[in-house]
Parts: sequence; structure tokens; C-alpha cells
Amino acid sequence: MGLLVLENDKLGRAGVQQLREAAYQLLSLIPPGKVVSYGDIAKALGVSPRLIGRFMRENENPIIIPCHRVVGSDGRLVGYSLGSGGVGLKRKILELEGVKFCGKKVCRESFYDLLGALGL
DNA sequence: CATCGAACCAACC
DNA sequence: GGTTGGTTCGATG
Repeated sequence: MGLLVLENDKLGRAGVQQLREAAYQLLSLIPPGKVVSYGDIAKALGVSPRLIGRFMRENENPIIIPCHRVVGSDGRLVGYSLGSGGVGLKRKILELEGVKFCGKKVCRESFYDLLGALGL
């Protein structure tokens, strides 16, 4: 099953692009009704959370890249406020997916244990 | 719970 | 070289 490109010590310019692919894979393997935080992906890939955010924003495949399934570490809805109606829409989509909301944030149990799934 | 400041890393100017 | 992000965490009130 070899999958994902982990164990990167140093990343060059090309490495970043590879990271982008890995990030997309991770996002695509997130089950419906679950979400992950930028920090989780960042930790899984060993990069800074900001980098992940940039990947989502500059993503070229919004179809296979459910960026709306990515939320803040606290479960708060972030992003999606630049080009869309706002986090309100995002929340609606997540609710439709089956994600449980705790007031203004996503319930902790709705988080997908990405690190655990990767064996970290 | 809201705000401020600092850290991280790559891209952009 | 310095600033900016779809962030995060810690401290403060």
C-alpha cells in the first residue's frame, strides 16, 4: 500500500510541490462527516500549517480537494471567507456532510484522526 | 470568549 | 531583504 510521501528531511522547491500532492491525497482520504485541521495535515507532512492553508487556497482541483473539510485546530471555521459567502456556507456544507457542530465550532468527535490513520 | 503578540515557512514584492 | 498569509499557541482581561 505504499502511499503518501512521508519521511522528508529537507524539501527543495520541487519538494514543496510534492507536498502539495500529499496534502491533496490526505484531504481526499478524509471520510465524509469528518474534518481535519491545518495543523494536523501540517504535522502529518511535517510542514508548517500556513503552508497547508496556502495549498488549499491555491488548489487547482477543488473537486478532489475538499478544502471545506479543513478547519482550524479548535474546530472553528476558518478560510472560505475570501471568495465565498463566508464560513456560513462552509458550515452548511459540513453539516450536510454530517459533521456535528458545537455551537460555533466543530465537535471534537467530528475530527478525523489523520495522524492516527497514518500511524503517528 | 475576545484580543494581542510571537513563531513557522514559503511565496511575493 | 522585508511583508504577507484560508495558522497556531500562549498569555491577558
